[in-house]
Amino acid sequence: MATIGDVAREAGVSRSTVSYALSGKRSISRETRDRIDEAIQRLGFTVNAGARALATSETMVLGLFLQFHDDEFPPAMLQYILAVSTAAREKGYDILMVTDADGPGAVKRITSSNMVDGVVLLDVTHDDPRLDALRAARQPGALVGLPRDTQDVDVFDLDFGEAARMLVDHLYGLGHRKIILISPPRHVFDRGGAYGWRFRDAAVERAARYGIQIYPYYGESQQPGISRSLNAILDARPDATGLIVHNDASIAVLPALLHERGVQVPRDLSVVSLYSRDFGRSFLLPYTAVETSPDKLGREAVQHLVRRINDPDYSPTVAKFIEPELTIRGSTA
Amino acid sequence: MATIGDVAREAGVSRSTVSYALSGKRSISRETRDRIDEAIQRLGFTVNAGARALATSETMVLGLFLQFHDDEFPPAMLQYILAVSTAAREKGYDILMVTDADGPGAVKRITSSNMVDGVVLLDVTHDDPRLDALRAARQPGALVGLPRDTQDVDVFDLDFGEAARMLVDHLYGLGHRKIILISPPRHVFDRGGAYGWRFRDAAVERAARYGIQIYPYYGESQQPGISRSLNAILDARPDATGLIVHNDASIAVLPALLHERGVQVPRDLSVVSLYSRDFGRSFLLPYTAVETSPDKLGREAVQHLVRRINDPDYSPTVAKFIEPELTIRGSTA
DNA sequence: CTGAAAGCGCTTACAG
DNA sequence: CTGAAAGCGCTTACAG
Repeated sequence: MATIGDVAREAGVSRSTVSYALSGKRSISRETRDRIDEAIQRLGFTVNAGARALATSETMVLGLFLQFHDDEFPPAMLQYILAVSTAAREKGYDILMVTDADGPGAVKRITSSNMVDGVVLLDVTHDDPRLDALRAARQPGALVGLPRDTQDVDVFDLDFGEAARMLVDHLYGLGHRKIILISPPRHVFDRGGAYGWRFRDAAVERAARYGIQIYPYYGESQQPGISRSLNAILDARPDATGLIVHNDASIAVLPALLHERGVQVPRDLSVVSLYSRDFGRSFLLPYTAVETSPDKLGREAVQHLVRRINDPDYSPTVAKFIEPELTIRGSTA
Repeated sequence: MATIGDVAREAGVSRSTVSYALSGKRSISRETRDRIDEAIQRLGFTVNAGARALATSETMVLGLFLQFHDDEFPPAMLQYILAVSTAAREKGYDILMVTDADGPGAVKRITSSNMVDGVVLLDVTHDDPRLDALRAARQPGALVGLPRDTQDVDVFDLDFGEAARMLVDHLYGLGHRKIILISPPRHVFDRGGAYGWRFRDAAVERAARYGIQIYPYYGESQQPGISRSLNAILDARPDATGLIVHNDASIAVLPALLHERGVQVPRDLSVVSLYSRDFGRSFLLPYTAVETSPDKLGREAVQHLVRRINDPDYSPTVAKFIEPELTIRGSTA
């Protein structure tokens, strides 16, 4: 392992000069720089990240904390992981991915040992126990998902309320007066997944305002429950002409299920949903839907986090809700 | 930030004594230890991981390198990530997850800057360009997936050849003489995903030995191609009585597709496959299948890697093939 | 434009 | 059983 001292000796300069040549933080004569560059090449030198981190108090690593729930739909989770990782690299950060079952403990362990410069919390719930650990940390954090108490944290999430209103408006505008809503599974609500009720409550309220019927149900997360419950719901509401699906696992099976029931979209039923473009593509979902934009969300969270790492008080904390965008795919009439 | 020096002062001892109290590497008197513990509590001290890493040359971090291909089935990928992460934590390591598009560059960047003690490469292909970078690194690595050249690397993978033979034997033993085989998509083969042909070639060879017919096809990775190609294949081989599916995306849609075709399993068709128990559960797959055991694979890779980190020559490099286990689920007759 | 020195927060021989 | 000191590989005021 060549060190900066080896390079200095090889180039016949001091270690500080090599360091400054590396960082560009002061001007170096042409010849000196050339000699240093050559020495670096010859020795195959790379800065030791740990030593640099110790000297600068910057690790250039972000902690990405996530938890796997059985009712989580893996493709969606992976999209967020990739989005955060990609955005981080663009800003020069690497990702320490932490999947410990003990969420708060992991946050404390990683932050207090100074392994990261900042923290991204995925899948934040209403009363997320990781938040106290995050608030106690000296590193800033960005949350994906909305907690009850947003004090002292930066929050990023889709505007689920607005998304619900958009979809209800869309169906209402087309003349639908009886609409089924499939929400995430009940245990998502139980565990505090606020996106569930934020969407549902907004949809119900909007429908009430229009004086139209909306029938909210919980979906399931695993087969055969998914199909069984969807069939039961459709059987129970034959009069509904519109269907809003806010449930990844359900929407993924819906095309096959409707086909099997002989239901034609949009002739027999108008269907709208909520998913990312990638998700829709890989499951070939033909429905008019609000984009969930995991890449945009991940990128915004990381960019904001990086700004706050570099300047802790560059702004008051934010709760940023990504504006939903409706993509029309002709599944409504 | 309390440092070890603060703790030492607070406890009235030297820094080395605090360090030894932390590591337990020499005996400390009862009272001294108590005073140190109290001081640590009072100050909320945690060892700075970077400083420790610099002093010990051990980061206690493993690099996990993965690449997202469009034809990858996300649930399977996530299972490997989780398995590696969990196994690493059990051994006291954290995970630096690297998803750079430039695989070899990322391996070089992370290893040469000494950010990790070891490397896990996921989804290794036949001529994986990351291998040269790994061999040039001073850290040991463990591969998941089989490359052409296994020199100087530890390889972990399912024994796909044996899995194929097991499944052919199983069908042959039940009297099947015409068998369809659905392999991974063609671009998996193109990109060097050896598991594709290792399985297929072994199956074909075994069938030839028995003098029975096997019809190998590529599957697709995205809808509607998946269903369309499956239907075309089944239409083309009405005489086949057995079906082997070595393709995650295809097996996930198979139950619905067969149902739609009015095919009863195993009455009309015997079906066997290859997937993990978790995978089968979340998609409710009722097929007799070989377990792919991502958790076992991830755990073995990590355990071996950790051993090699601690003793680079504790054994020659290994290519370890997890023995396939057949789980009978009654989808054959 | 460049160097000598201190310091980041630890660990670990060396000494007693 | 404990301490003083050197060293891990960098960065960055301070000085010239």
